[in-house]
Amino acid sequence: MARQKSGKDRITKADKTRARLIEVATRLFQEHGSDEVTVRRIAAAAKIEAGSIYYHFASRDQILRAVLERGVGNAREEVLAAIAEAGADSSPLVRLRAALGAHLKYTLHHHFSSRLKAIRRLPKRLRDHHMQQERDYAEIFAGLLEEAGRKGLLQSGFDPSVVRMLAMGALTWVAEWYDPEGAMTPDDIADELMRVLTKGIAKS
Amino acid sequence: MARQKSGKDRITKADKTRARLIEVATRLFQEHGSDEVTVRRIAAAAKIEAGSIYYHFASRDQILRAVLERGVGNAREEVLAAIAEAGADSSPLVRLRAALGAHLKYTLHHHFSSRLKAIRRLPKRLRDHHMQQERDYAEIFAGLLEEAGRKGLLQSGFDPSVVRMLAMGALTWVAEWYDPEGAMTPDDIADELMRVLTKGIAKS
DNA sequence: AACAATACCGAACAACTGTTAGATTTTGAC
DNA sequence: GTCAAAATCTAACAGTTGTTCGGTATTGTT
Repeated sequence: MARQKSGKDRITKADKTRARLIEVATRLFQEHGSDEVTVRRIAAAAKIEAGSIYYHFASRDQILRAVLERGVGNAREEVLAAIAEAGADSSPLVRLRAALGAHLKYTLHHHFSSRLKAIRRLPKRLRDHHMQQERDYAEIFAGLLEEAGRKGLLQSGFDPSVVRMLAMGALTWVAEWYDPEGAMTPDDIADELMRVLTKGIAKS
Repeated sequence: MARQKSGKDRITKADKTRARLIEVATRLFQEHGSDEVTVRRIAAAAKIEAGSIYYHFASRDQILRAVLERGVGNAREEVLAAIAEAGADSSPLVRLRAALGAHLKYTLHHHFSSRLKAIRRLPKRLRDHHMQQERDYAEIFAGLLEEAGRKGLLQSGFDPSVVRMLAMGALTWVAEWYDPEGAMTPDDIADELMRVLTKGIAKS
């Protein structure tokens, strides 16, 4: 049984409350804009008083930081899991499809895009750390593209990093128009993107 | 000499200040996040007192509305101009390239994406109108794709509306990673997108 | 020059924000 | 049960927000 926290051994009550705070803050962050999430709203949703939050976090920014950190971390895990599931011996393009699909699912399910966008508006000191985390995340996709290139699966004459950013941008923006009750599933969309990405849409 | 305003005939002083307010509000909207744009900041930038704003606008939301309206309108104009410049007899794909390029340039130059994003957070009554405007805007690109399909320039078996949204999403997201001092120009990026979009990146 | 409509000022408002600090309760070890 | 530590409450703070309103300056018309 793995223990939490580094210093102490037990799972204190504070640990639980802290976790609950991050949880509800994440939910509020998803449902409303990042700006409408006030400490008082977070406190109310966590059934606690506003002032008590400062026993767990030094400032509001620290809460945002924790939320973002957990977000990028979880997305990364799910994407890596999807890649692993596709098998290390599968084609890099198959794994890329799996990775993009996992990324899209996470984005849609957790309204993650709004969180990514919020990064730009963070105080500079918090921003740098998350930009780095984001770069690491993007590196997963870049790696797959690169591998595909090395194995001679790709055409030449295009900029892989630009293609990667265009593709991830396309998926990130899906959250803005996706209709959960529509006909398309996240996997359908990922398939469509992968199809365009590999074969294009023009004839001959 | 064309007159402004519907009711009266003259260009009053109020018309000028109103225009100036929208102008500076737009600029502030670009430079900072949409949230940090307070009525007092807008007023200060327009060299006016905060209270005086309410002689021209009923509320802060109305200012946002005016800014957004002008934004979508201008983007639409520039995209249509780019299409016209390509020539009505040119290939739909050439015109699509021109349209995407114009869209990207406008997005980057006016930080238009943050404005698009802001739409989602508007009060419902204001939002509907702009969502409609946005749909009309997207229709331009959908039309070009459709025309290309009719002329037999495209493969079959893909969903044009999904492809359009993916492509526009990719461009919209460019604002999040674009480096003005980098090597790539907006036209380079538009070319790259168009290349992927038509030919894909996979071999054979 | 006089007058009324127009445009703006300036101070106040209530509501909200993040944050602090002392009092109070809850918890867990003995 | 006792008692200190941990966790939460309560009330207030200083600042900012959007907005209102009575007064004042500016404007254009006669």
